[in-house]
Amino acid sequence: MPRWAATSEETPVRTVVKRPSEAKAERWLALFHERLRERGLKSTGQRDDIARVFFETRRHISAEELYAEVKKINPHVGYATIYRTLRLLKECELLHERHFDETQARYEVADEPHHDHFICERCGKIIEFENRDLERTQRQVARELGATLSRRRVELYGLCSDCKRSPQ
Amino acid sequence: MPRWAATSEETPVRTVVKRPSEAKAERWLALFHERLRERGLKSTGQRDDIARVFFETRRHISAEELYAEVKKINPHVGYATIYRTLRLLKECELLHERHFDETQARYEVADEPHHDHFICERCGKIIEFENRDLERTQRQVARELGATLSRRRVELYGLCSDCKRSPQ
DNA sequence: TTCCCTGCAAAAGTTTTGCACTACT
DNA sequence: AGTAGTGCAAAACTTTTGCAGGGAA
Repeated sequence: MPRWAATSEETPVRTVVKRPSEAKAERWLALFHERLRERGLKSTGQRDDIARVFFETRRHISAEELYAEVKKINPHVGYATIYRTLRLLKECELLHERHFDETQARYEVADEPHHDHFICERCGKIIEFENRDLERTQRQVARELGATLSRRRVELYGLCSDCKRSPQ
Repeated sequence: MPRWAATSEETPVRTVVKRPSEAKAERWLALFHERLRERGLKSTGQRDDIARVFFETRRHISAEELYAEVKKINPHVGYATIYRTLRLLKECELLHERHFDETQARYEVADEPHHDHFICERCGKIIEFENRDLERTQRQVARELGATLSRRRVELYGLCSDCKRSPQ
């Protein structure tokens, strides 16, 4: 058996589950202000409210959910502003838009580094993970296709460990 | 240099570009009839027209595009029937629904084996490919997460080889 | 003061549904 | 004949846009 083939037992765990970043909302907000200024755009109360809720959220939020959350702290805000601010955050490269299996989009903080998603089909939980092997293989695929890779998306669907354990 | 590191030159190409399957539309249609019969549902002219166009299509078609194509051979058909038939084909496991970067869904024949997609950001071309390494790594990730994998989705975005070559 | 931004409402785009009628089996 | 399927139109749902008024720089 060649030496490299023995690695399946020695290989350390390569999949790192991403923890939601703690209490950095204010830093992201500052970054948002900076990007707005660079573009000659304005900071406003509504944009701050929306962006703060978005940055504080620990999950992949939909526009509808974001609207509901923002309404709690600023009942005056409209849907249009939610969507316009989401688009703005995307243009400022602070937000990623995702289309999992649904019609509606979900949004997450454009936190580096790149990561992928595992979506539990029973409880709906979304686990973010990083795996270098996966990324390396993807680059290899692009190379073999003669293509240039600019971004990639991996979504795994199945039963998470909690749902596997619990009966039914 | 350790021996395993030399594999980058020896490794055979692992990425196989999937060719659209030729002239199997009638076989798929027969399969559709069979699944309908099993479920006590009816075969109709509209369902056949829609399914035939869908099975003959070599690309990832949207409901809108499918509607336009079907209209050409059967101008009487309605949007509702398009969507109802798409849902039916999905329930019969003959169709996969995809949400690439858009709001609207695209549909493809549920052809085995599993394959993934490269989407060219300039010309919009969608290349289907298979890569065993990628699949193996994905199963490994699920194992490390303690999860059961039921399905997976990989989408790579970038410039295809044609667009890389052509100027502008 | 100058634009940019906001809310509202309406529109646009995608998908689903109610209902009376049609047509498979 | 009985039941599932169809077309149309309307509704539902998500996202975008026009416009008149409001507010940040």
